[in-house]
Amino acid sequence: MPSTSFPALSKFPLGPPAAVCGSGESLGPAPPSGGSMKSAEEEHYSYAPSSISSVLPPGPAHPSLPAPCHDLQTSGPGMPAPAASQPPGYGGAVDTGPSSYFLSSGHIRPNGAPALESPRIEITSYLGMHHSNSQFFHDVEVEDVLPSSKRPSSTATLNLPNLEAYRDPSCLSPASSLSSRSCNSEASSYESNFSYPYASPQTSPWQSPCVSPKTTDPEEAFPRGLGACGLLSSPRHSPSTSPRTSITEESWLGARTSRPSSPCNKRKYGLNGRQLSCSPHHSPTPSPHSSPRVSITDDTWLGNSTQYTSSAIVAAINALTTDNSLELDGVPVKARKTAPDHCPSVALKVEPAGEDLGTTPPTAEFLPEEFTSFQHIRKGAFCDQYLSVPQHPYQWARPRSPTSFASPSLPALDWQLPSRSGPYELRIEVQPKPHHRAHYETEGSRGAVKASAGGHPSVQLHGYLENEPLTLQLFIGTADDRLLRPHAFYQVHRITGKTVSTTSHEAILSNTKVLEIPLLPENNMRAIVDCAGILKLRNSDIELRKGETDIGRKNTRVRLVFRVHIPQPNGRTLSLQVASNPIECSQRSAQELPLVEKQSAASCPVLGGKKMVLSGHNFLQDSKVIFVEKAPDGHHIWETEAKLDRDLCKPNSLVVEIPPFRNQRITSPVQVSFYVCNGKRKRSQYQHFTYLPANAPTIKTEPTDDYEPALPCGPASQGLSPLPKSCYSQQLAMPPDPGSCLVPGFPPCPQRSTVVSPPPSAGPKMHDLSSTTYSKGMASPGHGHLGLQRPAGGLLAAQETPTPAGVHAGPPQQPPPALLRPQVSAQLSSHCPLGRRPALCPDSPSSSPPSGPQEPTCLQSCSPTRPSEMGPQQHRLPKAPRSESAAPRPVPPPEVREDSNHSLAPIPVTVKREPQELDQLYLDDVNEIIRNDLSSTNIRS
DNA sequence: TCCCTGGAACCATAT
DNA sequence: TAATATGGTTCCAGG
Repeated sequence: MPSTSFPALSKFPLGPPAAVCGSGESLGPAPPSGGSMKSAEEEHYSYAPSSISSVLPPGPAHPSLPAPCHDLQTSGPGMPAPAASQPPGYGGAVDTGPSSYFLSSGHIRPNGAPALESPRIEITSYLGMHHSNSQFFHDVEVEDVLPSSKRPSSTATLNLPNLEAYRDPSCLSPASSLSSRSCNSEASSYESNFSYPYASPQTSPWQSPCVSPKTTDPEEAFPRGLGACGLLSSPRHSPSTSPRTSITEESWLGARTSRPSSPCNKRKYGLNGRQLSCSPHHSPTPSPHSSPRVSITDDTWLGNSTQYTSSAIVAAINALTTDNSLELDGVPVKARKTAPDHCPSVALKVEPAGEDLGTTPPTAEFLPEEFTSFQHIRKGAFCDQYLSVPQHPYQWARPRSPTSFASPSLPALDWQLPSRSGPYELRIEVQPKPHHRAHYETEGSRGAVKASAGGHPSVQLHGYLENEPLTLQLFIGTADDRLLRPHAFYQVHRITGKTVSTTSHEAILSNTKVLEIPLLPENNMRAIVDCAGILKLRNSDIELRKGETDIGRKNTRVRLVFRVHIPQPNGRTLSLQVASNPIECSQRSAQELPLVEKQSAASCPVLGGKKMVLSGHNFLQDSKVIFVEKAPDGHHIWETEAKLDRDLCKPNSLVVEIPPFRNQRITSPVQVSFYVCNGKRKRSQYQHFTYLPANAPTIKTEPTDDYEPALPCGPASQGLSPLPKSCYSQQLAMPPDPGSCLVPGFPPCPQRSTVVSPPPSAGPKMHDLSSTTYSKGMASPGHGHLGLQRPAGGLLAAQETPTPAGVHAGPPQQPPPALLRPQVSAQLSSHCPLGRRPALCPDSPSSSPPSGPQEPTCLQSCSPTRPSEMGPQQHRLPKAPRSESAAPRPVPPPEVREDSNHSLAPIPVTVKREPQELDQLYLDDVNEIIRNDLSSTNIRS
């Protein structure tokens, strides 16, 4: 029990927590009692995913990441890598079925049901990464992209699994309704029909078996839209139009009325209380087909990720997405209408003021040939094939802004980009408030997102010395542990009015509304974002979209994602991206869920006893602070309630006594998590915390029960993204199956194999990244992390500074960049498992200086040596169990830890695991065991 | 009058 | 299966 307080040892530097990741996610409500171990199942509830997300570690992007990124994207664990690139084994695995993929038994029960049921938000992994294309992020070469020859061809050849209409009545997924669909919604949704052609892999046979507890539909597993999911794919209105469409033109175009004055906007109920639906087509009844969406619980998430579709599909998708053309698909019909004949990936909205309307093709900004090809591609290749949208009365204006973000060559919104590269750094100078109630279409605007200290968020591009103004793009991104991508249920909403000083302009990219704000040299390339509100789309509408795999319920956390595209002398465009700290957009959540913004300590010796002050919101007199240690798979290995100094508890602060760690003999920092609990289901996101060895590191660890994951990176770490790196790395490092995947990179094991990350050595430069590398998914021996295949690109950038995004709490200290930067780390991050976005760009510390300290969490975990980590699936990957227990593996050369804290001293510890230990863990899942082993392995390292 | 906000009712879904 | 808890969405009212 925590009760015992030991004198805190100060001898150990409190540096940033070791890289552990884990934390995460959804843990079940912690029992008050301390120190007990629980099974994952017990816990839970967590809304986890969401929470998870929040925390992405902000890491500054690492320039070098590139290569890995690609891999990630393409092949991330759940993600299918492009066919070509995938290693044989990998592909095979994939094909086989998701199930086999990453999810280890743990996630899916024999019967196919998810191992754990929890109310958590299930988020499916998404393909964002499809872009196998080279351009990962920045340095996109326009030329390369543009050439129509290429695209078209690819397009033509690709048979998208699901380009079919978004809504196929027959395909309505029951699942979709699960989350929040109301009758009405259904009706409306159905009628509205989001039918855009969606190129989603959904249909693919590979869909993951993972099913959310409630839904078993295979379909669900779909990765979110291809490209960025067509989030908004707007519902197509059925002939019989439903009274209201969730996504109205207004909303998309900005023309929306504040409140639905007309009855049409409101839901109507029939006698039975259901909304009357006019549409003849849709029957409210779920189609036999399972819904495309697979719910991914925290638990399942990993597994889900696995479920990726075939590489071929992916490749196809990538091609498409890259082009952006597909993106339109997701756009709500209305939105699409607005786009006149084109299928531009980017639709610009006409400025109210009479900006130049769109008659003008977006060409201006492109080179003639580019534009031409662009158009060619779009119209010819994609649009024509898939979209047949009536012209919309609205005209689209072409972007005024200098930059040609509209360029087709720009990276898709779901691509992970670094926040800095070379001399440039895109940074969020002022973070948004952690809470911002989003408004529904049926409501009036709720104003622009504000900063905690008043005012509004601000973003600045550093290092840009040119005189040319640029355009800052802003869209609403996810805040879960997975890779950053456009949020399916939220859209940025342009705020105008007297109080808004910043001019902005709306565009639609990949079905995602993007606010474009000028970055002017005269303002030091700084923009105050006082023109961005957040629009909530009805869950039912979005979930019904074909291909949409995310669920809206409890998926109420978002991040503001900023991007800037900087033209380079060589003709290329450097794209940088930074995401804000998570923002809770639900009224209820904002009012009820405890939120930890800061924590006075990030680490403490295992003896505990130290006082830690938590500041945040919604703390109650009876709030509890639960410390949790998670296994890589997310299971709780240890859980204990910390003592609170009730007298000092205030709504905005809590004083807790750090409980002693369960294992006083750890030889290396162990990362754990804690959260504030106000009751069942009312828990804060996980915050990272690191226990430091009480003594000098011992050489040998006890084989015993102690599960000492030095790096507990639970997959879960959802919330804590910060650590991800380490986690991944860890996980990655270990082959899922010794037997199967011994060789990093190629192993039969789908998961890991795929991923190999490029050598760390890879230059930091993004440009350098070659897509090929990714595609291959080869891991460099050295670092091979595996990669997370996931595209998440975030990787790249993010990695640099891991900060627990979500966790604002992190100690202010930022990890020394240097430490983080190490190639390894970068790579690792890049590798981060798909699902988890940990490392991704998210809030890179840099991005959010103000916000807070971010902890350099991952440091330790990322051991360079571990190179081969993979992580495709993040946590889930069944790591190869290198069962160390059975036979102690050869100890890798002592690795040097990156931990900030630790001086890079090699740690020669060999951990030997007893098989017995396993018993203690969840034996039911072999994979889990493996994971454990992995963690232990990490320890060794 | 419109935009923002805060609060809360209503209801479907989850436990 | 019923009851209750949760959470999403819609409405109302005030500044």
